[in-house]
Amino acid sequence: MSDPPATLTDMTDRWALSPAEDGGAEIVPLGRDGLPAGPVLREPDLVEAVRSRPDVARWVWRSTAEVYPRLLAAGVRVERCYDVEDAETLLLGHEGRHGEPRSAAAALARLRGGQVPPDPPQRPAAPGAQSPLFEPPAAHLPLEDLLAVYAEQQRRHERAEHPDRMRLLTAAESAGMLVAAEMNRAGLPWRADVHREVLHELLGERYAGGGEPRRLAELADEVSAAFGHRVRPDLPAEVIKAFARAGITVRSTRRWELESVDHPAVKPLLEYKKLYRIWVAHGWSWLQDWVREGRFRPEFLAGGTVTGRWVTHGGGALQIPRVIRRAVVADPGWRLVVADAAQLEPRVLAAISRDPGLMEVASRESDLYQAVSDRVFSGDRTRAKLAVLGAVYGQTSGDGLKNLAALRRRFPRAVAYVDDAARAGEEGRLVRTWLGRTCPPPAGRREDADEEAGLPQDAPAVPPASDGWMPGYASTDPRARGRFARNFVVQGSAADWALLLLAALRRACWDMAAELVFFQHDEVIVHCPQEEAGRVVEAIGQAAELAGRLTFGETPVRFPFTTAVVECYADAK
DNA sequence: AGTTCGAGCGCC
DNA sequence: AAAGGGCGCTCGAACT
Repeated sequence: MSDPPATLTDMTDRWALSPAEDGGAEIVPLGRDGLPAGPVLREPDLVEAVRSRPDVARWVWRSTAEVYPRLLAAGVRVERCYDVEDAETLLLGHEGRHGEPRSAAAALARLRGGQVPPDPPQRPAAPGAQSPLFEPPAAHLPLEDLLAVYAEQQRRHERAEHPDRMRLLTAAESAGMLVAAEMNRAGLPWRADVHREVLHELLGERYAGGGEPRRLAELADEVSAAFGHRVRPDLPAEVIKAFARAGITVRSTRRWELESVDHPAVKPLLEYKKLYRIWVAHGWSWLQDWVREGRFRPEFLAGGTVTGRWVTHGGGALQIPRVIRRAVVADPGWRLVVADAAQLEPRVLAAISRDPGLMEVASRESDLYQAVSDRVFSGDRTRAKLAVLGAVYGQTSGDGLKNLAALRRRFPRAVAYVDDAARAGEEGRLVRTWLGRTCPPPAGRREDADEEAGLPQDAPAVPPASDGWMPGYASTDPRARGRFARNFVVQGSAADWALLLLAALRRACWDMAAELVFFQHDEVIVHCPQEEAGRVVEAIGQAAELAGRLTFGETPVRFPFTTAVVECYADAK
């Protein structure tokens, strides 16, 4: 590719922008040092200020969510941006200061020594309603204040453990925010009529009054008949009691536990649970709530999780059941290019650990688990996959441990890499992805939190014995934290790579009609005219290799995609 | 009436 | 075969 590594972070043709309350903006060109290289201009119209400067390579602004939807609504795209508040979040994390307010106003107060304002409360996900595409306006931030925070952030990048990687991380996540805003606007092509067909096939007729559809009612009757009395299959407590009356002890009604139970109610019960799930989470009311004018419009949020994976708000966009994917259909004359990174996590582990054996295996485009099994497990691909995933997820029992030992003999550096991360997590030390995204320290480490909240000091902040079902990073159980940290370095570094992939793919599609419409961790969907599909496929392959080089440096590791050009998402696999 | 929580399961 | 990492979403039950 002609795209040299420097372009993602270089300092040329940068302008800063701060929206004014009247729809205008203050803007100023920046020099290579990041400082103003000219007078501040007061523009009456923010959109026109950007539209009339197509040569600006990067816009520095407080918040992409504040500015970019307005530009897109007016048909204006920008090449790159630098999102100051996103960078603040990443830099605070890297500095081990996760809990501190992340707003530009807070950053400014820290810089000037003023009172640091707390962050506004997170918007509660409005259930059943489309969340607004436009962020509620924050208090106006004068351009000179934005520039002061930006300049300080430049210095903080220099103090990072790997300044070049940290610069790449903030640049890449800003690019991700542009992609997310564009995907939010494009929406995923969705055929409501096909969706209804699928629902009818699976669930049968709907009855008036909003009760269960026919098939669910039948299955509920079968369950009751098998128990010999009325049992509502959607109430776990009732099901557990019914099994107890039949002389069978189950701890829960989870599928994997019921599967080993020998009772005539199990089969219809499991079928009920599967269909019930589709009915409540992706049924007719979902369609009503989330699909408009042939598009499903979830709100993608780049970097919404601790590991850097994206989240979505609305409609459970990252959990669309496979059967429902039949409703994702390209527009007439258009195609979906569905691309899935093959065995991404072990390839990432090879790249970050620099394990010679694993890099050699990952240097081929062919099935990585097969290659591992040929070397370690005499051709048993299933065992190889379990061993690798066990190493990444922190498996603690069962055959996985035996397989892990075999893996360790053959790929010692790779296993040592995740073992080291796990130990660091257990000991409460900071753990970072390859580019420098940093896992929060345990909750107990934030000593100042209680004082700020004014809690009585004699009350224990957290019951130490059991901390319920907290996520791993927040848990006070060292083993849970170890498992989290082990996974964090791999999953998070994969998320680093994915940001660079999206940025490269967006650039490659810049002059096409093709649109990125979906992204799910290691899978991307591009919606494009049929005649562009070949170019898009090519672009994905090149973007993947470029992302690998930019993220991890020169390694032999390849990042192949399995790509399908289809009219319907369900036909991709 | 509204909010929180646990259970369960969808995706990776 | 066994049940680990990250999420979002929905329900009913249990609370304020």
